[in-house]
Amino acid sequence: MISKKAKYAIHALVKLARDRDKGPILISEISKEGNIPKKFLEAILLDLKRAGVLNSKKGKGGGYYLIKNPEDVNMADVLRLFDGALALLPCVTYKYYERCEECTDELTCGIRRVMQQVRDETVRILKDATLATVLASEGAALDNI
Amino acid sequence: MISKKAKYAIHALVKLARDRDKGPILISEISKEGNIPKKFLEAILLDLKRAGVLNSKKGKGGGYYLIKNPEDVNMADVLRLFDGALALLPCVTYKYYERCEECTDELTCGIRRVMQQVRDETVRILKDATLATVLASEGAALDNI
DNA sequence: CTAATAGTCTATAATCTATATAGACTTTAT
DNA sequence: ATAAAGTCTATATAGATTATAGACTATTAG
Repeated sequence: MISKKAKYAIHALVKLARDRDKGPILISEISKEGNIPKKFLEAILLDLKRAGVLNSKKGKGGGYYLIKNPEDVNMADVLRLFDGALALLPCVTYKYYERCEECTDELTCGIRRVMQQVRDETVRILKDATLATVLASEGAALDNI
Repeated sequence: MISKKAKYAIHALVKLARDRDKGPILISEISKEGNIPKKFLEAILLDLKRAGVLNSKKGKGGGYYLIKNPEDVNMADVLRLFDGALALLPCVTYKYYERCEECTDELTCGIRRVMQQVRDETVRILKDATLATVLASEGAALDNI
């Protein structure tokens, strides 16, 4: 399971991508629309700003807005930003690598091999899932109702 | 990331599968070999016994042993037993389903669609990974050294 | 220039869960 | 009978997640 932080972040990003021609969006609007605790959301949006995904404007008429292209923001990066590694085991991660104490020989470890497959597929799918593709798939789904 | 509990469980199971013609294996042996805290391991093995994967024998010459065929014990089931759902979001799980507060319409939610793909692939790979296939892949890896 | 708006920062509270341990108890083989 | 080995109940601990409060800063409009 991903953290609520990551989930809130994704929902906020999708909204900001959807409304990106409406100028800055208020934290409170995102918070209300998504039932996301406002103060918690503030911290999340700040993280996304520091990561260079969003920018903000203070004062009246202010709010948050996307500064990356929706095609360039993918779920893998967002999840990594908030939850760290995507892999199921520390010995299969790239940036968060840690040897497993229980493992005698990493090279032959069959468990590792399986978890590596899972990671590879997960990363592939999440890299492909950008704000643009997510929005597009929502549009496509609406057409089928 | 999976919990240590689940990781310990998998390592213990792989060992028990590997040594399944050697009669009951001591908790302490599994614990030492895998650097797994003994008392913690006890609880894990009990869970696996209750789940019908292992059985145990008390007294001298006792220990734990596999009672399922190695082909019939897969990683998906083991992970579910210890960590619950495999999916990244509660709205994409089968047994642990919970609606997401942030989501306006689950049917069109693009985030959900992506997470469902990840879940499907994850489950597919983990279902295919049984104690038998894991052991076989270790053997194959050893041959290549 | 000032009042209202809206994001920023620091600190901390409240839960929750994962991990680990202790010790008394029960069963079994010899 | 005794030693070996798993079983059970309770609890400690630590760390992470989730959430909140309140003072501070920047911006806009009039």
